[in-house]
Amino acid sequence: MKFSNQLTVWYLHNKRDLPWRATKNPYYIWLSEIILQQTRVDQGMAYYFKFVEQFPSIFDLAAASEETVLKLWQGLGYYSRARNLHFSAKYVVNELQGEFPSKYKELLNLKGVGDYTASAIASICFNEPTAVVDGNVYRVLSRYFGIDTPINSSNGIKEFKQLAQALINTKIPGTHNQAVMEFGATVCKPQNADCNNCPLNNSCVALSKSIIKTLPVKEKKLKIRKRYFNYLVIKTKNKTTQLVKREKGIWLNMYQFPLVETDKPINQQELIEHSTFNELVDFNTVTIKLHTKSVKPHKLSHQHIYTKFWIIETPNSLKFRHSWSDIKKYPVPVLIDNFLNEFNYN
DNA sequence: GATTCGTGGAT
DNA sequence: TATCCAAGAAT
Repeated sequence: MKFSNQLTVWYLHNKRDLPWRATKNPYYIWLSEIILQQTRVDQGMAYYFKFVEQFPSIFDLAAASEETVLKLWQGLGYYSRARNLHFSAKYVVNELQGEFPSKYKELLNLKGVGDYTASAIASICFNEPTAVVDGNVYRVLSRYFGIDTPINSSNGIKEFKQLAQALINTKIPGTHNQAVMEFGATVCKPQNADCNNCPLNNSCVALSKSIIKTLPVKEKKLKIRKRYFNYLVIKTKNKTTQLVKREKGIWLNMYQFPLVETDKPINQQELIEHSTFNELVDFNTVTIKLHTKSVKPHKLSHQHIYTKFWIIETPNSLKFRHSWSDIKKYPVPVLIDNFLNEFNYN
């Protein structure tokens, strides 16, 4: 209880003034928690405001199209969050009469809500004593108690959840949970932990052993896949182009130009021999220009995508019906959006 | 249980 | 430049 009390006192004096801390409305807490999954407060803040403004209630969110939701989510990444958010909004409205689930176990039934998010909503909104375990909690607990169990091992996940649950203040679980996370985010940081100003620096195991920098322990390194994209940017006299919806993998249900993907970089000759190219246009009647001067990888967490944008002018206007002036209405990945911002169609 | 889902800031 | 990794979840 000492651990919780000290952090809670610290929290009440040092917490940041964040918009979602002014409410206990489960819809808003849910929204903020989804936005903040694997995302820094600084990055997610603008999106929280956008969503609250455009969808003031869960009914508004449920009534929107997935495309609208994805468009608003554009740029934030991990787009399954947006698709699941929208799906779950419809579920709550249509199956639960708009009444948001109020128990940890029920919250887990929502797509996109796992152990962390269910615990956060249940504790903050409904005072249920379920401990959150996010990246901050792993770090704080591993250091304070000197635990070197890998946080991404199945044993580590169990061990830290159990410990966090044992530490929770059942009177004020929501405040307790947020206190540990806020402390991890602003004091017990990944790098340059501010141990001099730490309210727990007289009882921290890792500090006493000078092993702060070795904790938490994480096993395995992720492998980066290299991919080579060639986007076919159709240009016509009627200022139209062609967009296609992605149907699997990354950026699911978002839009892009017709894609030729290869396992290594290709030149124009290799491009026009590709079936995707020939199904789209007749190479005898088009002019092709390589827009991309130097190919820099678009770096994702698990892949580096090397992309060439090919500008293809065709006399055939009828086949391509996406007006260029409407192109900003479609949800697109940052890779495409960056191109749209630098490319002059005229 | 390992992999795959984005993007951008910090170092 | 390379690496880490952020209020994780689904497959």
